[in-house]
Amino acid sequence: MATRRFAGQPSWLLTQAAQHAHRLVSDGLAAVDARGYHYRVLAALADLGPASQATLGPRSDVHPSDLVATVNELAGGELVERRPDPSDRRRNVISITPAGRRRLRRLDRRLARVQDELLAPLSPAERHELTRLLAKLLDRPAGGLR
Amino acid sequence: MATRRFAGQPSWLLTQAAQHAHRLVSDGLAAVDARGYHYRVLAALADLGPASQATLGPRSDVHPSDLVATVNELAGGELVERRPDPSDRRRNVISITPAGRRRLRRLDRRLARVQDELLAPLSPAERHELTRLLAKLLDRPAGGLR
DNA sequence: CTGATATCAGAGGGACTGAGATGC
DNA sequence: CGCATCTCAGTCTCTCTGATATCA
Repeated sequence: MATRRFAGQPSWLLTQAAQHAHRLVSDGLAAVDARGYHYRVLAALADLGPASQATLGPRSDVHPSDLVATVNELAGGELVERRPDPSDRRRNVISITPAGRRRLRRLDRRLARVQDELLAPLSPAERHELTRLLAKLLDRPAGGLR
Repeated sequence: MATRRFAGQPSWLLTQAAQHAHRLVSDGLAAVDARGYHYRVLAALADLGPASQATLGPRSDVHPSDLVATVNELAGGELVERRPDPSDRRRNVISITPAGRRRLRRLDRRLARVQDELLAPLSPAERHELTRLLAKLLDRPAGGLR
């Protein structure tokens, strides 16, 4: 439907594809009452172990400012625990609870189905190639992203 | 920096790449005091010829509701003209002006450089393949996008 | 009456900014 | 003192919803 002047440009295709992906992910998470921030924080905690918010922010790619609210929400559901760090009283130590791990497994399964749905038009080889190309596109020289 | 649990997933790579692309495009357009909506509407008008907003919306992929403001802004700069359609008084006919065409050429050149910058990490063959895969990913069966 | 068109006000989510309080 | 950490309030941009007025 979009006009030929920009319909084929990579930046346009990327934003369209990302919007599609984002819709699938958001809908998938919303169906179990979660949002992207929740998943990313739970996933980062499972990989990192207990961590301060200053560490957790970059790993989950959630802005410190939004991390506060996200951890509040997760803690409200007993999915993570926030307690002060005795060795540095500026810090909180956030850790995932058993319920949080169960939740994460559920979200992981759901998101795996979303990836399949997203990639459905592509063959396995094409899926792999797309992933590789995107990773290469993002592999910025020195300084990195943001 | 993001954790391995989602850093390699296609939906994540797509949203990251799109965010990067969006930044490049927005910055490029902002440098000449334009935004994505402006470009998309000018481009669609150049391809379509004079058109009603109802036609222009889907072609430029700008929501009807936002199209009003966008056309206002473009008309304020004499880049497009909005006049009532004598054959159907519900409609406006929007047409691009000579100044609008000059503006569009400038934006086109700028965006071409942005595509190059975006795709810099990829070889020509890879760029082509990425474009092809993204287009295929978006080529949804019947019903289409949105 | 119905449906289409344009307009307007506002919601919503995601990323970010700036300022503060506290402790190193 | 400078710096790090957490928190809070609010901005910005893009997209979309819902309602209204007008006309075919």
